[in-house]
Amino acid sequence: MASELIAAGLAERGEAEGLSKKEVKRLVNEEMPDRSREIAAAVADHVRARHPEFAGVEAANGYVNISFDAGAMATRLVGEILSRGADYGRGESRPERVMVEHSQLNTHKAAHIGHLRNICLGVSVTNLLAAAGYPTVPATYIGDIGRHVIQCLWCYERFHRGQEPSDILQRGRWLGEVYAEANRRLRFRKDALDLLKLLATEDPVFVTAIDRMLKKLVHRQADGEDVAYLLGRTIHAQEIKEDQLRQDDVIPRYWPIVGEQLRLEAEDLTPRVVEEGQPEPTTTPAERLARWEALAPDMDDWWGQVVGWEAEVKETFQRWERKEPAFVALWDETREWSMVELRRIFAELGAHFDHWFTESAVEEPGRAVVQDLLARGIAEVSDGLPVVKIDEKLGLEQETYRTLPILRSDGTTLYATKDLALTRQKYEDHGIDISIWVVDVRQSLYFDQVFKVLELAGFEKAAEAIHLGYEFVALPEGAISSRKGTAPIYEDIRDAVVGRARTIIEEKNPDLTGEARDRVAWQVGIGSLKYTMLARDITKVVVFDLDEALSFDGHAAPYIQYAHARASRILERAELSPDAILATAGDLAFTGLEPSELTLLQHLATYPDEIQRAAAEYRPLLITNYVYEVAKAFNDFYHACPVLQSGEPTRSARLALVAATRQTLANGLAILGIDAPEEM
RNA sequence: GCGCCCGUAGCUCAGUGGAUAGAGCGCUUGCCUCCGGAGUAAGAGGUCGCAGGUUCGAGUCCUGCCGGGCGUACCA
Repeated sequence: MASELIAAGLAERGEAEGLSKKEVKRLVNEEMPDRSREIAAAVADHVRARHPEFAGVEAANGYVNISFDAGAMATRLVGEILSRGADYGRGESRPERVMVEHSQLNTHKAAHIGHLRNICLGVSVTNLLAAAGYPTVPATYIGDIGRHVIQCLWCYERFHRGQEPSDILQRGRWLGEVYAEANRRLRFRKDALDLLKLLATEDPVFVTAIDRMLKKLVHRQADGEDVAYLLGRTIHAQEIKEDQLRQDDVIPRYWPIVGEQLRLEAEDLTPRVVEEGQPEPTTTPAERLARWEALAPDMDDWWGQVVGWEAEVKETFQRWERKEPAFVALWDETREWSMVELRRIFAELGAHFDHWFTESAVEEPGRAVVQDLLARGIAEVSDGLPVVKIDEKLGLEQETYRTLPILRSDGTTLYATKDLALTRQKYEDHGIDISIWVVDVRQSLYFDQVFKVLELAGFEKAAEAIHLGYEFVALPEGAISSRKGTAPIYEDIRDAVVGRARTIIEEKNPDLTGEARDRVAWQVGIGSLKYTMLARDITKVVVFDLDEALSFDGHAAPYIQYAHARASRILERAELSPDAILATAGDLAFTGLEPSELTLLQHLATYPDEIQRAAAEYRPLLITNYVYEVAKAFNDFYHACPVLQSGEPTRSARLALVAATRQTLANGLAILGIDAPEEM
């Protein structure tokens, strides 16, 4: 508005004549700040004259600030919060039923820190949508079949039959360990060759020592051509391929020689200078030695067996495909061991589901979808397996959706086989309008593919499917790998966090004991864990650091819980029931409000809007920020304004404000799935 | 190569096109005879990756670069 007025003014005065557009604009910009202030002042005068109901109208720096009668607003707001209680912030009912699929845990595999982010997000997004007014249908999708299950059961039958712990509660976790071992066995050759490749690429000392090492290898009757091959590959920093080796045990013979060299390098403490043009090493000599050592004990025994094991796993897969009764029975039994554990984890974290989908249940429907796609020419067999060449089908020039394999060449099912069927089922069998998948962002291309294939097959609803992709959880030392068994297990982290909370309670609140102390330790520990998972945008990678998770100071759940506990304590000491406070809410006298009271009231007032916005954006983060702001505003108020010692009518008004704050904090925390303790 | 994401204080992160860019951690200095100190007051700390553009106004939107992460046909 100001710019138009200024431009008009310039033209009127003839000052813009003969000037270029740019020069006019410069003149306009120069006048801008002053003009804005003038206009703001004029608007303020105008409003003040005509609207006496506003408590104040002021022009400031080009803005018009309008203030209201805070006391009246406060009475109305606090009354509304107290009367609506747990429903304060809840939006008007909406017609669309929303399914939220999340917490896709696997049986036969341990739940780790990475899964925790998914569960926390899924639970809070579900709560958020419900609070915004949508009927929600939470669902989970359990990975109870697939390669990981087959590998686990192969390893169990082959090496551990009858060794399972007698405690049924421990068996799920134990199975996860068996799975990790299966991976170590099956990946053994690859892990060894990967290390040799790494040494060739980033360890110049190792490469210079290659002649000496290979001379030793020759002494151990190694095949001449293999030695030459190793030499060439190492010098040129290339991958060693096992099918290029003539003598199958040449690597086991070579291994001790490699180890001697790595030990020498690890013991040499003189700092190494990276030469110009050489890649920066990603590992230290000690780490490289550790990787060698991890493989060394099993080298002689395992190396020769890996090929046979792989064949056994394939056969195990076929036993599943044939539905061999003994094998299916074993699957069923072990599956239940894991399910016991999964149900407990869900209960601990407050994840409830209306539907439990399982991969095993959609294998056959998935096969039917594949047959249908093949029959209709949407899918084709390429390189021996059914795929959908999506870009080609859509006539896209640029690679976009690429190609989706929908069944393995040996006829076993893939994740895609099952998701194709499940996606249809969700809409067709469960009467939902909106469907959300809470899954790691690394699978976004995959979901685009699945949805697009269904669209190609004429299933139009697939176009509206929402993949809520969040960034993954990494560790300070790098990516999580459940295959290597390096991922921190959920239960260990939980125990650490709850244990720490308990220690702090014992130190800070020795009066709290017994069952109450244990309960609060749980609420604070788990709450803190959830908060760290949620208080980061889903577009950001979380680097999980246990020390940080164990820190309960500052911007963290306990800060908010503490504010809630403080508020609870004040109300308790006032010896007024919630009903009694509510009864007074109609005629509270908020007079002479302190700045901290105003700030607190303003925060409380925005809660319903925060819910709507957070729900529209699927962002629990906004609620974590919000409850923190409220807790902060409450603490300011707490320090600035005495409640119990104040005289009437301030005392009653402030008590009601404390009650309203407590309610709002509890409601916000509930959306995050975090408990609000009365004491801590 | 192509696609997606990230880049804001020493570190970890907020920031809805709008006023002087904010928190926490860490560091420095204060506050418990007072409703619970898991708290609180203050201080130091910023070329919002770089360069253009749109706009009265850009950390925010657009384009191009730079740096990092992830994905990219029989893993899930």
